[in-house]
Amino acid sequence: MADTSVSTRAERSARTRAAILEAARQVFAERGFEKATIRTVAERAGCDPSLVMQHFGNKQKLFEAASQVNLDVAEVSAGPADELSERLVRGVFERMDARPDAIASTLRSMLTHDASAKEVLKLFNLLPGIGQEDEQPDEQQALRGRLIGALTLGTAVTRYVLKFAEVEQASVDDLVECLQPAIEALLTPPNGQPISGQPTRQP
Amino acid sequence: MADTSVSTRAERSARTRAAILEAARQVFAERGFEKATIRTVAERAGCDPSLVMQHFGNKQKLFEAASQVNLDVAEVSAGPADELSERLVRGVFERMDARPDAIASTLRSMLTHDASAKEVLKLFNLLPGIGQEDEQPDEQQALRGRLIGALTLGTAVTRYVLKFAEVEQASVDDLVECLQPAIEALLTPPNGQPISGQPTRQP
DNA sequence: GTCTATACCGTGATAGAC
DNA sequence: GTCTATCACGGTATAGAC
Repeated sequence: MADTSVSTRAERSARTRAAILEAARQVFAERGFEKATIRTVAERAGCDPSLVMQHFGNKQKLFEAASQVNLDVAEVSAGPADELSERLVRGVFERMDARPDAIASTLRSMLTHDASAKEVLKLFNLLPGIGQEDEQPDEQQALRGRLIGALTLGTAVTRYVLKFAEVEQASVDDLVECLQPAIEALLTPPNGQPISGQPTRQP
Repeated sequence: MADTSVSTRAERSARTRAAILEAARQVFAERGFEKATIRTVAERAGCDPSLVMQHFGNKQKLFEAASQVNLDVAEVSAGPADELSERLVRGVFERMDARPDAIASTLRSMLTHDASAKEVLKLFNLLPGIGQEDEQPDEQQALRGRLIGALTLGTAVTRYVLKFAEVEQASVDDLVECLQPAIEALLTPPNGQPISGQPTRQP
């Protein structure tokens, strides 16, 4: 039983799988879905290209496994409404910071790869749900929600993909400080009170 | 001289060239640089692929010709400082609206194609120049400038590339109305007066 | 001179042999 | 688990047709 002296087959397989996944995250993050190649992933993982296929089936499935990121915006949105904009920014960027390669993979590919675009859209559809509880959702309110998403998306793209120094090196606190008033402004229609917040609810 | 009865060679050539250019704008806008193929462009232009090469040399040069868009931010920035944020939004989106395919080409490709990324960066470097005249450009101010760019970029991406209905169908006036206060908020440091504006200049 | 047909060469995903 | 073959695709060069 010499083959169990260091590690079992299952252990070796699991380690290979993890190496592939990590390599995939890097390559997809750097090059996006289309320009990333199975060969490059395999090379960086130190294994054969065919092994990658064996573990993950095809390129698309590998991508899905590698770019998995748990934003769970429901969790982010929970809490007192008057701190919503701060929690939103903090929650989103803390979660993205935890897996920069995974989010970069999705973001980098979103404009040229349908599956990634849909993934981003899912995030979008969570974000602007805020503040649409009681008031009738008129057109401008929907637009405002989308623009909050646009600001978030633009910031994420410049931070994780384009890597503009100022945005990349900023702390989450910095981002919160700068973005929070802007999001408040987007939440507030010209006429008066913010569309979210709890002005209609008395203690 | 029967060959001049309908059109000269030069005229035919020019029309073919224009057809190629228009087809290229569409294809690049729809698919981005890498997924767009010379063959598809030629097909849509109703000519042979080699003809495309003859007119434009190579794919990259064709792309440059097709995605040319004149933002000329210097022009946009000129004027009284207290209306800057409005003029910024209006100027940028009016110019982009004039050539949606061209701007979409650049935007769609910016995350996977170096030349497009540089093009976008050029636009970025113009935008946040605002308000950096007299005050020492501290870090946070630089970040704020970039975030204005991020908001603009995110909005443009959702309008021209991802085509989210609310953002795509909004008029420039709608965008101005919603974005202007957000940009003001980004221009304003927490301590006090906005970093642009003309508080230091007396009449 | 303007356009077309075809060939070349590299690349990448995937399947099947070892 | 690995190596090799297959197949399709796309950018580009060349040769010739009108």
